[in-house]
Amino acid sequence: MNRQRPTINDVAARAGVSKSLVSLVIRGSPNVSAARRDAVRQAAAELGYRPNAVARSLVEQRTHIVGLLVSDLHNPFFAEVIDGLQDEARRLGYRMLLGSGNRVPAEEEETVEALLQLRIDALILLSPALPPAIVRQAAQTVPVTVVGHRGTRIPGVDTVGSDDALGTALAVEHLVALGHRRIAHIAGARRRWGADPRCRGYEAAMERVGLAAFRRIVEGDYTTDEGGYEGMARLLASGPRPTAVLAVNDLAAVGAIAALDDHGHRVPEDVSVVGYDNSALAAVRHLSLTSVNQSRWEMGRLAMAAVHDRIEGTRRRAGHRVLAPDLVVRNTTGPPPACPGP
Amino acid sequence: MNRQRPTINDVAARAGVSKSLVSLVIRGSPNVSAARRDAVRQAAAELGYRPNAVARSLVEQRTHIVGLLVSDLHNPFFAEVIDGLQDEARRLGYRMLLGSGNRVPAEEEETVEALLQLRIDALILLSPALPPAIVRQAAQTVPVTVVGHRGTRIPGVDTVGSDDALGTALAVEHLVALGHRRIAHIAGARRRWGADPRCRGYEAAMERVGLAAFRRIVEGDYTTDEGGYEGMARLLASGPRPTAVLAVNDLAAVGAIAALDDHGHRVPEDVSVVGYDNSALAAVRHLSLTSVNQSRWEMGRLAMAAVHDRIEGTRRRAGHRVLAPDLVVRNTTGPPPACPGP
DNA sequence: GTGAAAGCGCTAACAA
DNA sequence: TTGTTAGCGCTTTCAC
Repeated sequence: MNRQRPTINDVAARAGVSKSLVSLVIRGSPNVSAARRDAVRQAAAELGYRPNAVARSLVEQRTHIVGLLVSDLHNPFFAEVIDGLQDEARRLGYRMLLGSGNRVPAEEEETVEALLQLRIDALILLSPALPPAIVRQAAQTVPVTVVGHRGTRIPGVDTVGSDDALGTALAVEHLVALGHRRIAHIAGARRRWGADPRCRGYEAAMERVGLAAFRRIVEGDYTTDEGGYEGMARLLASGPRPTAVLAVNDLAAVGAIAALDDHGHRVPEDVSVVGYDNSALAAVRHLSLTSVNQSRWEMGRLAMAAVHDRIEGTRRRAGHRVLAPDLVVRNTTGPPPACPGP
Repeated sequence: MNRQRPTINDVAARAGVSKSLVSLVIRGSPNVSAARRDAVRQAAAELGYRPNAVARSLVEQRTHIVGLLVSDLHNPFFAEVIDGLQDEARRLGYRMLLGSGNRVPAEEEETVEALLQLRIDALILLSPALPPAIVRQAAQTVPVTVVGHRGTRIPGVDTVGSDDALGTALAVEHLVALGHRRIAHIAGARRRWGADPRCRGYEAAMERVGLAAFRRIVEGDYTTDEGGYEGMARLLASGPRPTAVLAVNDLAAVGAIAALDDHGHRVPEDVSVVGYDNSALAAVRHLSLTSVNQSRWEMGRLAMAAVHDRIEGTRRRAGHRVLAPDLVVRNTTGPPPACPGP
């Protein structure tokens, strides 16, 4: 392996031209005679010459690489966002340098620093656990876009997100239209409720449809179906049984369904369940979960487009895109038992 | 943004030393006086100096970046492999440059070329759709490791995989031990059967336990549960009903369960179902699928360790790691109906 | 159209 | 211990 790799000089020598000529040919300049161009191309092919992007980056002062910090690859949400990022990156001529931080702020910070040392042209953060101060600081060096962060905006940082208030409203309204009133919410970890737009969206939607008195929120979890299971169990253990639940995501919804099953309640005849994210899980035929859908692919595409605008200097002010989710109705929602009718 | 970034020269000037001294300090050389080191550190901090990894890569002739070609991020199988890769990469001081090719050979080839131009130190391929010739060629330039490829070995290319023959055997033996004889297999797309180790493993295992006459294979699909649904429907439509099915993966297994449900058969009372991959789907409580488990995280870790060995020159010959899967028994397998007993 | 020369930011001899 | 010098492979003026 690894005999010394040919450089632009080797090609120049073999083609009998200067290295600047080779450089022009490689970059497809029109101002080169056909004869020389062919000679250079042939020499390059014969040598198996491959331009060194590192050297090029050094002189061009840009790498055409976008750094990507992913908090959690397991979350199917991100897989599709990354697909959108990839597709747009390919179109625009960027590569993606992948970093992870396992949701540990210190690790994520270290990853960002490493990415910046590698002179990425821009940074895209997928639901980072990073302190905002770090993000703001990074934004002073390269364009930064945050995708899917539930929280505060950071000066100079672009964001792409989904309207959770609208998504939860769609779910609540769907259930209300079916005749439900006792609509409960299985949330994430308790300490985050205050900041969780889905939890707040649920509360606001319930209030708007005049069901504020029927609001009921229990603790669940984003990351396992156990959280949803236990949340549902708590709902069944005390108080009047809800006829519908809105889960914070699909995994929690599936956990809730398991709990209902174990307690002998049928879905949707006894209790309706709505998930959130419209993940692959929701689409599985055996589950067939009604779920709020976010255009994840589009979020990725927009994020890459956003950093591209910034890299090219097309846009200077921070931009914020909020996509509208929609509701995918499947088989876990229906009228409540003993439905009073319309 | 982007006032001119400070370089090693700026730091040197401010600290009143030469740039090589700065270089030494940054790289943590012990042969520097404490006074100078502090001066350099302070100057660097004051300027917000960040080493330029591009320049460093150019002179060091290595980037500490490993290229990763991922065929399908949606497949939860890969998410965990990538986790293993990440963890080991972090430990060993590598970053990962992510490329994708959407299973299109031409696109994947282009991605590999781009990664090589970026002078990655090694290349890791996750179930590539790439022609072997391209892989072999890449292996002449950088160390290459293929993860999870069902197929032929390529000269000079390391592989990390899982023993599908063993995995299918575990599943078949589990079912046989429960008393099953009519054990069917829902495979992938028909044209791939010949090369699919899981399909062949099923056949071999059935033969080994003396049930060759009971073998039955139907076409399914890797990528959607519909394939499993239809495969199961075909099994139920004609011939003696199997008492157990081994699906090519979890998604197909879940599809099969949905079909059984729709036809009024209970799982596992009437028909047992075994999946493959032990994905998050299988673990979901409501599905609780018996499934063959591969240590995906370990596969990722081993792949990164393998390229590291090669980069460092510790090992020159191609290596092949085949991990042993195990069976995770959950709630979709049980004795066949009217079990003849042990 | 083509070539010579400078320099991107850094490391690595080699001197001192 | 510290500084000087020469590149790494490429792009980019600027002459010719």
